[in-house]
Amino acid sequence: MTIDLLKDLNPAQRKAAEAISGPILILAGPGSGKTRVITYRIAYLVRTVGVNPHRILAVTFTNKAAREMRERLERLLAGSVKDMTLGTFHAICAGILRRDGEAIGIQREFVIFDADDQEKLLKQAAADANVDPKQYPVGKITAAISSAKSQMTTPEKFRENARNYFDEIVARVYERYEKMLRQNNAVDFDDLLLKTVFLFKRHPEILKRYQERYVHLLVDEFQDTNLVQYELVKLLAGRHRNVAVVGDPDQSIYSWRAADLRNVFNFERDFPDAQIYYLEQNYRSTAKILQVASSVIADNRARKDIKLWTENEPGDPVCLLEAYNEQEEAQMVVREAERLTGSKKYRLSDIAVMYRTNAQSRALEEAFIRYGVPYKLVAGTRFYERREVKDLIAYFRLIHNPADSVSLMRIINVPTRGLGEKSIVEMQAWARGRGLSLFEALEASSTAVDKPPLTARALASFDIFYKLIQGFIEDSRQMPFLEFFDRVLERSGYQAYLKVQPDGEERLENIAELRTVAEPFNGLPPGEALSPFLESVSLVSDLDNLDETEGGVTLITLHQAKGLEFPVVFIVGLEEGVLPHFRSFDDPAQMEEERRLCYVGVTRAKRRLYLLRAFRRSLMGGSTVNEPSRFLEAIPSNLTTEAVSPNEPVQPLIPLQKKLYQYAERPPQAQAAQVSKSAAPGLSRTHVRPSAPAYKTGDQVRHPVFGDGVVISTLPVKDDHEIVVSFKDRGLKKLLLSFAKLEKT
DNA sequence: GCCTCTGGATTTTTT
DNA sequence: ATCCAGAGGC
Repeated sequence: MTIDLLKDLNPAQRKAAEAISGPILILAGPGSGKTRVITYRIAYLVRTVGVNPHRILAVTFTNKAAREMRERLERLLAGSVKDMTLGTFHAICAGILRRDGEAIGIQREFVIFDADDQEKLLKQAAADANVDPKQYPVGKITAAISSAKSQMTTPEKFRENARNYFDEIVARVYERYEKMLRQNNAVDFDDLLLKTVFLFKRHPEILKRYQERYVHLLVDEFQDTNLVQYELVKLLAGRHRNVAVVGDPDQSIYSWRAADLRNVFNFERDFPDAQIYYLEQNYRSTAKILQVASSVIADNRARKDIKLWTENEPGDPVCLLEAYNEQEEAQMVVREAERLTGSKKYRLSDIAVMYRTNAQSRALEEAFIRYGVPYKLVAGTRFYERREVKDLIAYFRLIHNPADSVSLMRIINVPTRGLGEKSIVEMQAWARGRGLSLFEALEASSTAVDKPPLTARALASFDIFYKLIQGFIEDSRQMPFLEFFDRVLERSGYQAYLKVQPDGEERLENIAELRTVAEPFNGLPPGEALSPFLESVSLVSDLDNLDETEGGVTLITLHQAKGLEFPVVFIVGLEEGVLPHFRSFDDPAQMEEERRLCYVGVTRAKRRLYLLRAFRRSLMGGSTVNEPSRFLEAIPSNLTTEAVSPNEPVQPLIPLQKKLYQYAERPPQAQAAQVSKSAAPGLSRTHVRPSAPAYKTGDQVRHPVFGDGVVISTLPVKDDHEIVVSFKDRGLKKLLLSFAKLEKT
């Protein structure tokens, strides 16, 4: 069986999987079986070569990818992968720091600050450094610091290199911020990587242990690594040098998060003996879709010469559609989705709609709701960013790490305990004067002789809060985790507090959801569950929970769509200013990234691809007329059609006489909520529906945008009406009565 | 402490 | 158009 393990791979894939010694760069085009190669390579290492899984390190970019890979490997290797290190850079580094961070002064109980905590701390740091947030927005400073961290620039180095006054300001805040992180016993996301590199450089003996252990390294999505991550790879691979990196420069779309596709080009320089393998056969898309993709990306300069080819059938032409505005664009998508699923060839879950900006999802959602077609929105407010979830987690974090003043500040007056801004500031000042953390100050202030200058009432409140948390700390060591969870929720008063909130019910549901996340930790001995629980909630994202099997059309940003595939893909908003986004206009490098983004979208499609644009689009209040996207120009016209379907008449604006409303029995909101767990119930938008149409064929009408026209036909659509009007200047337009502001003339 | 008003911004967000 | 943060009033 060992020989045949790789029999499912094509020759190129097989070579890449079998080249197990020395540095390897695998350039893998979209749909070329990259994941397959990685998993088989690991399986081959373990089963055929006999490598102990303990000696393998595999890095993915998302937890989801890590989980999926683990599942595949478990199937392939029957469960011997437990000892393998498999996870994101961040998760792996968190583990290393937990184990060995004390060598550089990071205590074992450290917490991970997310973007939200980071912002709060930075605001405080800026205030402490006397920086006026009006003059120097905290956001800009945050970006500067994060970018500095991604390039391994320490506060000291940053100060040395400061070239203008803004840099000076940033340096000041950066120094202060770092100090505060240490005081809070916290690290931010960037630190997880940075501190690990620092640990390795400072303590070669620790690095050596990891170097010795990991005989084989694998890095997926290498094009999206940043300098720090690459540095980690180089350090860890320093001993055995068996490092395989897999990536595709054409799919690098995260440069704004400091991903540096130069890593791909530098790999050959840093590992001159690297072998390079190309995976160029595409198994995913039809030949036409693939050619469209190639034509879109061909104009970029920063490329590796990956030549995609396929044995798949040519397939249908790619549909290019122009709508009048984003509402019509959305309507076209919904109708076509209905048409495709009506023919039973596709299910709704086979279909995805992709867009550049989240704001574009709105018009789409409205159309899906209006037509009663189930959809699921990836995004919305992310679960772990919801206030109630963050609040409760703040309790747990404080219990776990009382030095975490950011968490303390978050909850000290939630629910209200009569501790306002003023009392807290006093207490902070008092703490600082004595070199105490806030929590220590709470403890000390009740017995101190020189108490902070506060009312007895405030002091009592602080004391009650202190005793509350102190009690929780003891509880956490004594009871099963879920019992502890419930106790915190109840005795903190948070549960009662939520109950009386306007949207309390929903918030409590989110808490219940968090509780299910806590369940798996219940089996651990008392006192040992809190830490792993917190770790698990710090490093997850919402995409991790995207359920691809559930019914409904997927609405997703192009960024989030990376790594996914769908039989049918609609990309909307192919207009100058939207895709490419106008913020990229003045930077050629960014423009190339927009092109890659478009390429990523196109290559998600297996069988059918639709590229839509709107003539006019409302943006930030106003309405603009956009040119078609430059990315459409490169597409050879023999690959495309402007008909909705090549086999049907070319009349995209005339209603397709189809049974469109098979889902429409229940109220639309209920359906949307049902299929889109992560879509907030903000979807309970109300729809004002007109009664019978006051229009019939032949009526003269006026439209605020289109001008004068005559009604051609009306068509009852659920509880709305679709009206086709022939306008003097604009020709035929199909309008929804509830949308169009028509008046009779 | 909670409510309301105003001004500013508004790409993408794997961790 | 809309969402959010911060300010100011009750």
